[in-house]
Amino acid sequence: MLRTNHSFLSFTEELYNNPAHKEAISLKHYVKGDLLLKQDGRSTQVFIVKEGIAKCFFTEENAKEYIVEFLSEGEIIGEIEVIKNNSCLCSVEAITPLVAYTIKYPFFKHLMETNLCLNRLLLEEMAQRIIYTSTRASTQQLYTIEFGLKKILELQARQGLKLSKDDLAAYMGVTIRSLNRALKNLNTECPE
Amino acid sequence: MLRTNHSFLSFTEELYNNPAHKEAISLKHYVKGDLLLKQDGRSTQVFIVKEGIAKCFFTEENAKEYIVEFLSEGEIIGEIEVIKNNSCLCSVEAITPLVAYTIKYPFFKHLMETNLCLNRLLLEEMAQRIIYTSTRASTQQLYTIEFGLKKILELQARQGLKLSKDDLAAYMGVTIRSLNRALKNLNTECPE
DNA sequence: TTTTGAAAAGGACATTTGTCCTAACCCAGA
DNA sequence: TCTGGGTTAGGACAAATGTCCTTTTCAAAA
Repeated sequence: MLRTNHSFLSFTEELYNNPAHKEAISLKHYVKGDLLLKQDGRSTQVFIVKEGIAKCFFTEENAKEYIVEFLSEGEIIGEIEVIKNNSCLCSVEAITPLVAYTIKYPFFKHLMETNLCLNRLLLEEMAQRIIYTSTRASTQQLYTIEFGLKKILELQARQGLKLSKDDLAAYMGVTIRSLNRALKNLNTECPE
Repeated sequence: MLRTNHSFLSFTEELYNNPAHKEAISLKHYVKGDLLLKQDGRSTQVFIVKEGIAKCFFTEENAKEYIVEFLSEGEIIGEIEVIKNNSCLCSVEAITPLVAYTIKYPFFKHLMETNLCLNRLLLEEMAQRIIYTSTRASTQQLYTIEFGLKKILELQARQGLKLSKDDLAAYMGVTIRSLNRALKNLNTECPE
């Protein structure tokens, strides 16, 4: 649930350290709550997270929020938009202080057209996201909340990820009330 | 819900028509029910659909089935597996008679390492799948079955896609019973 | 320490969805 | 045409989830 990609981070840092790209790549700092992308907005850059965590989420017409994933070191943000030349699919918000490299569209497009190494990194990253997203859609649809919650709590503990209850519920696509219920059930079943 | 990609099909046909690639690319025919990929199995080729429709689905441990998408002309199958060097994420089954180009792994890998045009096509295709899959996960989680069903029926009509009730239910990630109920509700609400 | 207001948790009820089983339907073969 | 078997639809009840509102908790300010 907390995704990272260290190869992509190394690749980006090498680019950043090359003075030839000073114009196109920079390192920016964000505070918790800052929006990197706004759903339906237009972006002019892609981000690669250096430190911190961002959540990537949809806001549906009924005002409900659905969190697609949590992105951390080395994860790219805004690649879909530049590849498809679309406005933003979803919003991305820092949920911790966050440091990210930003790459301006023209340079990123240039790299996509010439750099096989970047292409490879993108393909691997996107393949991973498809695996992750489709697997999660399937299990979320086909199992109970409680079952899903147990899995998520294990993962969360293993990754040392701290989430607000609101975010946890939005990640599971359920209401806070249902989350509380499932939490209580888990505790009475396996009290420790 | 019925995905196609005509640029990818053209690209593949050009490769196929080049005699230099006779060994690596072939055209194969399948009948309804044939499995192109089997979940957790190993594949040695990627497929590009020339004609017909395949469904791409997970079988969960509780034996329930979840259909991720329906693939038609120009859609690639098995690209995740070759990119990540993984066993199959899900099963892919022809639901109509189907004709597909198959490309052997070594040649496809070679293309990925050398051909920017293929890379571009793959990036666009995978971006589209991420858009599609994550959007659907969100709406499926956050709206009622009936709302989802209405949208799907409209789409289905527009695309002229014929689905069995079983497949429709598996696509929505619900039981047949719930699907029948939603269907009946829609009819009583807007009888025509 | 006490008060108070906001946030979090939980009770009660309604709605949705799933499970299980029976009823209706539909056709191939007698 | 009638019959039997299998497939599809739907009834009845149970479980899961959402909505709405009250209670509890907690911490900041008095």
